[in-house]
Amino acid sequence: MSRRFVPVGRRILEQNIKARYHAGDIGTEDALHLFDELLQVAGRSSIHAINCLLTVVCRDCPALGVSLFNRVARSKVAPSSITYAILVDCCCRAGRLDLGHTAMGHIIKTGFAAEAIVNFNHLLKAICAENKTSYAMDIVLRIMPMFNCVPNIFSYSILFKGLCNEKRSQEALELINMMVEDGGSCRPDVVTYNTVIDGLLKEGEVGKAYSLFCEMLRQGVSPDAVTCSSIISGMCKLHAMDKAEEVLQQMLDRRILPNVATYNSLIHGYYLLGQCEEVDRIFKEMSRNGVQPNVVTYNIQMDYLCKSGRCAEARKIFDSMISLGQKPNVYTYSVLLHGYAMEKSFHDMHCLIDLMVENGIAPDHHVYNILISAYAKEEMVGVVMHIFTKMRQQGLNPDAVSYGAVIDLLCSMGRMDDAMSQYNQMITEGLLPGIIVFTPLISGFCSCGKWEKVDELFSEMLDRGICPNSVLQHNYGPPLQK
DNA sequence: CTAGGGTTAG
Repeated sequence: MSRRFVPVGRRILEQNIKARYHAGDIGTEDALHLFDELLQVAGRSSIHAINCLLTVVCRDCPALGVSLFNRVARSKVAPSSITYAILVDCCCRAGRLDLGHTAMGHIIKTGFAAEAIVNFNHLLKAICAENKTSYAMDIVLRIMPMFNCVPNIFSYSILFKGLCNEKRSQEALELINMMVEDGGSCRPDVVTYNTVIDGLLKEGEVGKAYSLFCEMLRQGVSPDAVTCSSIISGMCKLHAMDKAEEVLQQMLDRRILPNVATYNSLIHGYYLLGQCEEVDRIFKEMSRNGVQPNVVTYNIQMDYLCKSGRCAEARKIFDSMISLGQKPNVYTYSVLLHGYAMEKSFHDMHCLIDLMVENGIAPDHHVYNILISAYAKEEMVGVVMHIFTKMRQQGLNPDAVSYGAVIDLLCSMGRMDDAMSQYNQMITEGLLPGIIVFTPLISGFCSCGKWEKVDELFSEMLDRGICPNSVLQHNYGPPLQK
């Protein structure tokens, strides 16, 4: 293994790659060329440099990363555990969880399992992103220990974030308590507490969030700017601005510096209450503390303007964002798009979408849903269905909101058979219909007197744990007395 | 060379 036996040419190439990687100086194209060059002369010393190149390619084009890995596997260079970590990450980013699992199986066979925590963690993150946190939980609690791979604080944080995203913060809370009682090497840290406090607040469990915050202090874990921003955001959403300001004051007292996310929450909170003088005050405080507005700040401001019927002013902010040093993102476009939709400015909407595509930003679910509901309001079924098809062509599956808008439209036009086939389609796709789907369907069948369908849908709604709203109570009394 | 948290929208 002595360095002396590494041929000079290879060594120079490897050092060159590592240095350039560190300087952030390797693009995907360069990485591919360097990869070809290195693989021809590669030996056991080359794996570090290969990992650097794989990282670059993986970030930009995960599918290509997987094929490069296969070339490494066929060469005489043995992949390291880090190579496998990059591979699992590639598979997951490419949306190929199946390959991620295969890679993981390979890692276990190769005997890397014990040092493969990072690999498992990549996989856990991808599994949680598909809302399969129960499965991720099984991996952490049962499968990883089976391979002598001890889950670490990262594994738990990924799991907690997944649970919170699925509105299961209560379970995360129980697991935190288990971790504390266990007293082992894996204790909750500031990120763990932040994740679960935020999850509890988002589910409206303010009391439990506060208890956990106190528990965090008892355990000697100091809150940071993220902890405080989460709490402030929670208070703002409850319109409890005095409480939010109190937390801000406590932050300053504890010398925890508020950052742009903290101020954004406050700005959003005051806009929700229409208190523009307070917004101005926060902006001044922000700049006094040297915190620059970011793209989110401008999005919040534009959203307020659009919702107040002041799209033209929002557009001025949009047009000046680049010179303010902030590039509009997909949120920015949808905020403005929604504003135009409220004004029924269809021409502006289409120009904006063209601009967004031109600027390399792909329309997402929100963007399509804004379009769908705008045309649905105009009862333009043909256009709506066309957008639906186009959405699928772009590889985006319509979500419950998209279906809700389409079903609502079909029902309001009395096309109940079409509405039901959309409903069945959404069930087939594994989507959960909410009240926004059941309301138009039940009301629609009510108005054409198809009571057996009404009964059927009503029971199904109750089975799914959805409470009838006031519209349904008004249109359809009997089952409520059940 | 690989892994976790907070801000905005329909």
